[in-house]
Amino acid sequence: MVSINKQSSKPYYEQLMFSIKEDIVNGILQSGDRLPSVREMAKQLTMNPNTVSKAYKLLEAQEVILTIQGKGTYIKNAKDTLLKQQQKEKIKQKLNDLLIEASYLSISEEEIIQWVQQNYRL
Amino acid sequence: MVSINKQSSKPYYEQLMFSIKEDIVNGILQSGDRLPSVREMAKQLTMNPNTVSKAYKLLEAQEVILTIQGKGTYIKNAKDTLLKQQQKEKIKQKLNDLLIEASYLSISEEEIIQWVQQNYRL
Amino acid sequence: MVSINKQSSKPYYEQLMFSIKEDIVNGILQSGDRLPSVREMAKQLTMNPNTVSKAYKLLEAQEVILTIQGKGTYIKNAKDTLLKQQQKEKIKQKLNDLLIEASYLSISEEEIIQWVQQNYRL
Amino acid sequence: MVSINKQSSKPYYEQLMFSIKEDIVNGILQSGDRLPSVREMAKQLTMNPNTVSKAYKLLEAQEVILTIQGKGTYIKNAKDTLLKQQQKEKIKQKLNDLLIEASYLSISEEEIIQWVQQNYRL
DNA sequence: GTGGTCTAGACCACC
DNA sequence: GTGGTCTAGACCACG
Repeated sequence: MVSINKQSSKPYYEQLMFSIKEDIVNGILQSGDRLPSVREMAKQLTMNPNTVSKAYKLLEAQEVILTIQGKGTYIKNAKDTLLKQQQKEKIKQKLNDLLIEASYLSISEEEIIQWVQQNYRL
Repeated sequence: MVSINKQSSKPYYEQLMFSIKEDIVNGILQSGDRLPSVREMAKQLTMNPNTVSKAYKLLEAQEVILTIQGKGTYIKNAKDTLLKQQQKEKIKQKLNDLLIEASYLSISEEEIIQWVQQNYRL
Repeated sequence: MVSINKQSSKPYYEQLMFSIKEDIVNGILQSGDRLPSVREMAKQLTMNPNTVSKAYKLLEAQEVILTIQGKGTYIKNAKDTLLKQQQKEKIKQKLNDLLIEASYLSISEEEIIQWVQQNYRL
Repeated sequence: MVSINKQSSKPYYEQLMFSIKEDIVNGILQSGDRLPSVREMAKQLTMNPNTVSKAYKLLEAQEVILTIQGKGTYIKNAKDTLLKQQQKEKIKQKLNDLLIEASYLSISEEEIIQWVQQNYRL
């Protein structure tokens, strides 16, 4: 399911992180599932193993996955840790920035809420 | 009103663009108002004129301001051009990305909508 | 008593070594006691015999256990050999590193000593 | 002041992180001070810029330093954030592991406390 | 086989 | 000049 858009301006490693989170939210990846190895994933996406490794490391720092030396990397339980609380705050800050941009473009509050309702998935 | 946070990890030119848009939304800057010159603005914010110039150029490309050679730069009318439509699409894409992140962190739809209602300003 | 946490990021062989030492300190294992064979231990812990073997070899190098070909492996007397002196030095170096980290985090000397007093077991 | 021991088994990037923290504790580096650029530091220590970059990134994640695109990296205030609280817990866990090792080697509680008192610096 | 560390060198964005 | 991203490829530790 994981895929990368090489035309995008977003860094590969960020796209990969995002894509994995998306799959978790959609239930495609579940707690305990094993991710493809760094090399395997790199092969699938035709990118450098170091870049995949970077994404995996960052996801581990975010407590999204767990990697065990010589064994592989696994999806973690989404427990509500302190770290996650901090990440929530960051999301809210980003949303706030978006709201400013939106109101400059005369996007109404109703339009945004409607958008949220149409695209929110859990 | 325009201000820059030199401690932030966000690039200066982006902060400046954002700050100007914010002032427009809040009515501090209005259509036809004259912005300080590049050099003047750079002096006020103690930053490099090149950086201010970059922000102005990008804002002009976004049709937010208008620069007239030898006269100065002015706030433009916020007409709903095709360009603005494209910018709207970008905002919506960003919002979509945020929603994935949010749902991964178990932030509910209601919580997001509530947040929008509390922080939206026009 | 010996147990391995397969979720831990620490290598299995290290966990096993640590666990055996812990049991010796707590008197669960005593000088002369026979350890399970490599294969038996591997079975109990559902891990690869090579990994158990590695742990045993390293413990033997540290003069913690003694392997007699065809007989089995036994807990050794904890004599204060030159080797143990070297290991002491390593511990002290590690403690020193911890102290730097601790003082960076503003953990007071008193707090550390209190911690040592609460958790030291012999 | 920063230095790396290429003979050590510890990764360079870890040694560098450690060395910088040590300098902060000793007052050699202070809040607001600018660190040598990635390339400059790499040159001084005759190591690869990527390795220095890795150390800087990790220190930034630990909120020890602040790096600004195109400007440089600076020592941060040592505020007592949630993150630091979590780091404290990790330190205490490591200390606990050391205590087990120590007691196996018959290092007495008094000896450890004495060692702490002699080597603690703030 | 797995991931972790390190190097060398390229290209880009920001100031 | 600064740091950020990405590639290619080497060597090591773990299971």
